[in-house]
Amino acid sequence: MYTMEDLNLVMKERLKKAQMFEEQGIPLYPNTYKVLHKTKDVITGAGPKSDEELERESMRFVLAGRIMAIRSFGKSIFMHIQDEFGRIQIYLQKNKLDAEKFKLAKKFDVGDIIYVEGVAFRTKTKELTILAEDVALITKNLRPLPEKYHGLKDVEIRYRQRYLDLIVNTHVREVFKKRTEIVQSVRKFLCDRGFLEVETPMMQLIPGGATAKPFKTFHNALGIELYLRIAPELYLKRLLVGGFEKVFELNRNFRNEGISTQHNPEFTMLEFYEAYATYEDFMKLTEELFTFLCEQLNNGNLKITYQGNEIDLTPPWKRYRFMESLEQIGGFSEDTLKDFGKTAELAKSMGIKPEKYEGHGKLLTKLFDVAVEPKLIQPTFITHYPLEVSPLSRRNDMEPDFVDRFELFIAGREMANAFSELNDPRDQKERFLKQLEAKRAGDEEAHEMDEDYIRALEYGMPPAAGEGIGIDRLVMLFTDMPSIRDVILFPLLKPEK
RNA sequence: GGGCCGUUAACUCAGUUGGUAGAGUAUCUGCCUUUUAAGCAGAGAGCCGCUGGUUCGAGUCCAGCACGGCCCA
Repeated sequence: MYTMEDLNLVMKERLKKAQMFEEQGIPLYPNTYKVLHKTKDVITGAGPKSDEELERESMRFVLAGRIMAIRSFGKSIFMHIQDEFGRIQIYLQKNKLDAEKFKLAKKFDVGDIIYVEGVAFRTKTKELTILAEDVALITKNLRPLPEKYHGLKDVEIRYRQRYLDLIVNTHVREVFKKRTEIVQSVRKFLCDRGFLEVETPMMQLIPGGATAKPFKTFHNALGIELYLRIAPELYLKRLLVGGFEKVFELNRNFRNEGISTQHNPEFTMLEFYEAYATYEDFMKLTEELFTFLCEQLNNGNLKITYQGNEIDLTPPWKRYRFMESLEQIGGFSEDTLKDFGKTAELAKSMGIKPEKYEGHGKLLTKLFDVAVEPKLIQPTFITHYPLEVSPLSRRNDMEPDFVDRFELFIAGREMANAFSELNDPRDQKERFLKQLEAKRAGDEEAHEMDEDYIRALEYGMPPAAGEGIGIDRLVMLFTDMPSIRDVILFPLLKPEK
């Protein structure tokens, strides 16, 4: 229980009040009140009516909500209560309420959840209000809410105690509702096109499908180490082998890496795969997906604002080959880029120190990250990535050092990664072996060998395209939020103490 | 991992060259039947993030640590 000593004054008062209520037989946490309406019912139902109509019709509402403000007089009280959908003013008049109920209502605190039954009317200042005829305590608040005017600003508390953030900062609720709408729209888009939603293992023996450090866990009964997945990719492609031709998975991935405004250790990823399609088909599909999202979320308006930049999502989007982008956007000379030695010199001059295990392709992507990616504000596809950094992509038929792959950038951030899938088991095995070499040379993020995946490819995987889209970043884009923590309900933080 | 910034009442924030800790909101006690950042009068409320150091004296200066934010790797 609570030791009175370590509580602030307000909490002591509330506990005292709670005790007093209980002594009077007033339950603090009853669950017997039937709530028939929401604040939005009042607003849509009574809002359009004239003052005279409201008086004539006396529309009754039965509501519940959290008290967000109290303005109390001797014989009348105004309150604002808030439910999931909004706020409404309540007016309690001494001569309109049972004497005991009015006395009780006088003792309500900001933060309490209450039950109100009454009739809609408009006050002198024309605010739609419920004149209470019955009122009751539903849940007693013991901890004071943040100040009503400035609200809760402390970001640490906002993230640690998201429930408080959601109570006080209503725009935060809107962000997370929009997140849900985005996820549902993405699902609808894919389902409408015949993609089958599937669930593959989050706990994997071999963490594959991406280059990243995994989280390790342990299964007691089997006595084996398992990894939280860094990507579902290899399992989804096993399903292509199995005969499913269009599949997708939209769920959590886990990467054991740093935390930043762009990275949370667990994040939500969409991956989808289509047999007999190519990465070029998927560029078109991706443009269609974003157009669809704008229809669903933005009234079809293809222009959105992100952190002060206007972004025009009208297709077709710009396309550059990877090497082309380094020359035209990065401003590097072809001569330098084609030569490993010169590329390494250039990288060093830019403060990038090449690792022993990093080849030409890897260095080029590091240059890209610094000199090209931040400049890709408008939606841009970058195609034909170096083979070295694409261990699961199909080799380009004309240029065997490059792959049939694209990444999509918007607002200077990678939004999607897609490629025609490598389905030649011999080539795949060779690529895995290359990755093992890099691993031995010290690359902790190199891809693991997955023998069963090779075995699956040996049965024959149809040619296919696959794509991954980071949902958190997508939500950031559509909600104009600068940090990934603003679109994840409970972002990972260090323990408080 | 590095740099910069922040941490003072429940919340939002002040705090002067180092000299007894401040405001508004919230809380409590009065008054008040159409208020809305209600109002008026009064009262209470602090591990100044933590640990050390300098000093007669530290919220303030110095060092270390913790947590958070932004930027960089």
